[in-house]
Amino acid sequence: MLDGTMSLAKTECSTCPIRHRAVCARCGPEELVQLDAIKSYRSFKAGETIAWAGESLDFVGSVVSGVATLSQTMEDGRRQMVGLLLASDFVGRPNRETITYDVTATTDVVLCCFRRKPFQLLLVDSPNLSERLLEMTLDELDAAREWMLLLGRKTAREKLASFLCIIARREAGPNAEIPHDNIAFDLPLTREAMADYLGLTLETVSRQVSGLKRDGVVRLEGKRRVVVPEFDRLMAETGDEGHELAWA
Amino acid sequence: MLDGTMSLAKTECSTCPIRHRAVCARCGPEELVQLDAIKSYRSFKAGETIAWAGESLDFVGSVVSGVATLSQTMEDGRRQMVGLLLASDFVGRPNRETITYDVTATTDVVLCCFRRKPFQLLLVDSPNLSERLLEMTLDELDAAREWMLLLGRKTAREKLASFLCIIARREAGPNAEIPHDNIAFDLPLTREAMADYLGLTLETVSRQVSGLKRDGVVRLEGKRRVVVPEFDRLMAETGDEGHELAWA
DNA sequence: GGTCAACCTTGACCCAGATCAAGGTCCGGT
DNA sequence: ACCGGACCTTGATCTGGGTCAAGGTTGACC
Repeated sequence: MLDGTMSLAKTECSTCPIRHRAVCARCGPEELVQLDAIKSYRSFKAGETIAWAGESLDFVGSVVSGVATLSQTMEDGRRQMVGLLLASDFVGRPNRETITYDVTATTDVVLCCFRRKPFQLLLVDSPNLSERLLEMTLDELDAAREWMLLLGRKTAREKLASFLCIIARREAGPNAEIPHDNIAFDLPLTREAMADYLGLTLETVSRQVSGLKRDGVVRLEGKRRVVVPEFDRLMAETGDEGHELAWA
Repeated sequence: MLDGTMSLAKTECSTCPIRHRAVCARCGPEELVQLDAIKSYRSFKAGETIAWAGESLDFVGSVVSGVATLSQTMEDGRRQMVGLLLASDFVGRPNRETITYDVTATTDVVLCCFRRKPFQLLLVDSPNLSERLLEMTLDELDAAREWMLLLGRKTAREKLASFLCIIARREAGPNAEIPHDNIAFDLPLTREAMADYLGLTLETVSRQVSGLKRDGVVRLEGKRRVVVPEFDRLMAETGDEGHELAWA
């Protein structure tokens, strides 16, 4: 892993697109200098595996661009995605040598990697860094719990609608925008990867996409591009209550 | 909430049963003094609701004894448990006023509560506290991801076996013991709560328990007490690979 | 020691989503 | 422009677990 395709370009933190959302969001200039000293960029092609479960990993890092996934596989091949990493999300676990999940690039991905050992030291005496990491971890835990409700209790159609909502919110509305109508975005996953996300088979995913299309909840332009004419309409299909207070 | 049943007893941290496993595990004497100043104990009866989702919560805390659950409910009543809190587990989220999930005591529970605001301040200048909280949060995230695999991909029988394994490990073998044979423990949940944990109906849970009993994987003494004659036998039913390396 | 309520079990039947199978579409390479 | 492979769709059928229904157990409280 981590050979061949890595790009060695070094970018200024000050011009970094995820500067204000990633682990480093609240670091001051001095801390950025320290991070800069232990960072390097690595690029991965769509479909490439970034790390295998059980492998030892000497870095942690942030997704600068693209989409990566975390997933688990059972011996007989059943697969469940357990993390969807978009720009600014954090990869790896400090104080742990080996990674527990397969990490895969589903689009071309650029990672900003920090050498793990020195990063752990920085974490200890940079509260700006550790506080942000705690906050991001708590957010991920909340997301995981929403995901558990989806996996345990939602119908296939609700699962699809929920997934589209999540993607629409993070991909479309440029930055934490109020979701408007006529949102358009590209699905960052194949039908099979969506199935792994949702705990379904790829056939069921395909049927549900067709169903939502047939009922006018979404339009498709090609296989991957989705247009949502009325966001509320899509939200109503998710099974989530009250059309979500947080979007007024 | 939080009235009537609360006990006001104050216990010495030095004799606290969860002293070395909870958020405060790595705090020194000075930090304990500070925590002590903002703590109070609260007791809840089995079945009591500790907090409702959406409610504002002015404390965070640790489970001292007993079992509590976090769960989400959809408008039509479908319910999914998203957290199972045993002794030493942490409740609440610093820097967030409202709780996102229903918190319920499933057995009698004692909580060691810290007033939220001062706890947040302590977190900032006590790395021993914040590092431990980060570590616990990362552990919970890992647990949530295992749980996602269970919900998304395991069969009903595998779900039951996995649940029994989790409980056996945390309830029985006193402290992080190697699981031996003839483990016995009490289920801390009703069949209905188990169903909410596993994304099943209570009837299916009941049938699967009967199935495991019929096949000699477990014995029941009454409805709640479980005896596992061979731990490996139970593990083999979980669907998890390699009978788990970590238990040699 | 009888009653009631909470909890659990089991059976019969049904259905959402899995499985099996057969194409269709799109795109990159020659 | 054709070919091959990756990806997607749709149909037919099957089945694990849900739903509905009818008791059984247990234990707290008169």
